[in-house]
Amino acid sequence: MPKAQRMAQMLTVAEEIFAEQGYLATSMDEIAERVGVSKPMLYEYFGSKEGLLIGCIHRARTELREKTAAAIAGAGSPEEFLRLGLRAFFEFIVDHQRSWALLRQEAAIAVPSAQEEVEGIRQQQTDMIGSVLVSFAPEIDQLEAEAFAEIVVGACERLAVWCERRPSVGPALATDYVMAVIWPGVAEKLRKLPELAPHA
Amino acid sequence: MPKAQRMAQMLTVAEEIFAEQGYLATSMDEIAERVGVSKPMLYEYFGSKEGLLIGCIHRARTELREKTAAAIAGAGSPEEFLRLGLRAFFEFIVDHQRSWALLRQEAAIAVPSAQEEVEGIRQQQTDMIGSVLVSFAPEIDQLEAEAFAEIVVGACERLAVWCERRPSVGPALATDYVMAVIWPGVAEKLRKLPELAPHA
DNA sequence: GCTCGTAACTTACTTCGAGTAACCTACTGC
DNA sequence: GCAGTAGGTTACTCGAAGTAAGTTACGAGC
Repeated sequence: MPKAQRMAQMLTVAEEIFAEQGYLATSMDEIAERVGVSKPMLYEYFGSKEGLLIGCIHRARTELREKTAAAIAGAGSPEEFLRLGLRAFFEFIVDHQRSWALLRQEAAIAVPSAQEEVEGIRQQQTDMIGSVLVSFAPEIDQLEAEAFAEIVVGACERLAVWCERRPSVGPALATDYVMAVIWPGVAEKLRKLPELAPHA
Repeated sequence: MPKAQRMAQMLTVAEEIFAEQGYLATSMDEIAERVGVSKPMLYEYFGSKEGLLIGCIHRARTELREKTAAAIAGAGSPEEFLRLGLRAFFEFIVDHQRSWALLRQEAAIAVPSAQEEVEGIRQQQTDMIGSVLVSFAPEIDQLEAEAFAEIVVGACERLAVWCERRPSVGPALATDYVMAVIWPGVAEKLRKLPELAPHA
């Protein structure tokens, strides 16, 4: 089997087993067996157990970025941007419940450099939100915009975990909940800014 | 040394080393050595490496609960409850940067049962927030109150991590940021409820 | 003031899994 | 038909979790 295809298969299997059992409880032998290949092949392609985990996270990250970018492409107002972005995030979560659990709960942790990879995902999200705020309100305090973005990302992550225990809450409702809490505060901030700096 | 005292010492050392190096990179021999005792003593008192980690988390959890409870004791309005609770949380974080890193970043974890312990901390927080909402607005939709609580807890956790990279943002400012984003939305919800259910 | 019981502790293992060295095999271009 | 290489394997090392069995310190009872 060609390398690229084999790597993709390894990532799929690893993501599944990591999500099932947790990172620590999973052995490389087990992954290798389920892939139908021997352990050194995993090391050939991913270097280490940690490398394999990072590969999983990286792939998920790429996918999430693409979906989010596509979702917000047509948005016109800050509210619409936020709503579409959040919606894309929650839809990604339900499609990838297992690997999301892995990313958010298992990986954040065990492995320092996997953590950086997870941070990278958050960075994408906060950058997106921060850029929306800044593009619609260039006068906003930089620090405050960052804090807002972090707050929204944190809220979504946590709510996504909660949604797993509440199957009745789908992406649409989750988005509504988050928007209901945060939008009035964000809107108020955006409204006040032009008063403070009327030019722009 | 008596058991209770030795256990406390072990927890302190373990928390420190776990936070420094991460859970995976820390060996029980290393902890034992730094405690000045042999490895089987750790197993005698905590059963496993995971058990030791859970012990650390549990202790931090207890402390956080006590501080939060004390902080919100005198609150009169929902806004005050939230503000004091959040403030207590952020103050706990800066006082315990190390163990917080452990809880949130390291322990968020690779270890399933440690995760339950971390979930327990969140449960405390969401319960607190949920009970505030319910006590001030008994008509609120149960599911929505839970979602609100999760959103607030998620926002705070994320912002706490961000604060570590922004030493200029102390507990007071962090609390302000979170309140600025979430309070208008929560207030709006509480205001609307009596219209929907005018008795209570 | 001796000894019995137990709490606190240690040494010396076993086991298991991450990571590696060295070797094999089949196909592709020439 | 042979060389080089991509894709693969077997069989190890090594480090760390966890354990069995034994040792020391010390207070209670006689």
